Amino acid sequence: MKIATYNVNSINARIENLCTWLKAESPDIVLLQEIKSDFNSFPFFEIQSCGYNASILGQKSYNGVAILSREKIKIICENLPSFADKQARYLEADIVIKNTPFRIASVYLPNGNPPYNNTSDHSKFEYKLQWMDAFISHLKELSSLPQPVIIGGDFNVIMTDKDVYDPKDYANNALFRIEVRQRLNQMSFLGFYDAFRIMHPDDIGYTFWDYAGKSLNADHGMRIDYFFTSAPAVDKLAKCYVDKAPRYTDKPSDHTPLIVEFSL
DNA sequence: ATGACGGTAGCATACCGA
Repeated sequence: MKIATYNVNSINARIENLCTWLKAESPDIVLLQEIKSDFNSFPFFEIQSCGYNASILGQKSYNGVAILSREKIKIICENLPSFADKQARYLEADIVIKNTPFRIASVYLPNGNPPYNNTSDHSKFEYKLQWMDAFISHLKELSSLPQPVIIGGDFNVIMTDKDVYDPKDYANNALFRIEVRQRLNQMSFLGFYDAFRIMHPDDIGYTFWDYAGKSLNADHGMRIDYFFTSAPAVDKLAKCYVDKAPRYTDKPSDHTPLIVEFSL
């Protein structure tokens, strides 16, 4: 059983790349972020042609998350419960694979940095902290579920020095500030474990490289996409790895897929 | 300190991103 998470940076700009990749890798489930599309402009036909059902929480121009699955998707919630959000960042579903029920969530956390033209505006960072607090409250409810829970997505948080090419340069960045790292660390206290770090305690696992300049060639990346899995899923964990190939194709996303495999 | 680059809306340029 193979699940991927992929920030595509616009589903319509990426649809050819995505379909090529889906046919090559054939994951059972794909969590997408930044689809930048509402329901009416989502490429359902193309995704179906690749063999996938699609459920989306769309938004025009910005944000937007989706779940693709070969098996039936039963949506549990759109957006975080008890958090009125104008932005489409969270989609949760039940999917049964080989008689094993999974609770799945596709997550796109806010970036939190101020606009370039107004660096004293901290409202985006405050929104990020509020979003994370609502997310953690919801995790407390998910932690009591008996079935394996798999939460994947673009968390926009660099957890440790090892997860960014230049930690000093990012000390005051909204992706690396202590406030967001402390909050993401709470996931393990609640029983959701970083699948890549479990399988690769010491490896670099970058999932993002900026489009600009030499970022990709110089490997100036960061690890900001994650799978967090509950204990029943950790027991079945077989592999977790970054698939860097899509980042080298024509018209790539600035992120590349993270993949987790379970033995059922 | 800024912009490198790319996407969207919509038609010039502003906003967003990590």
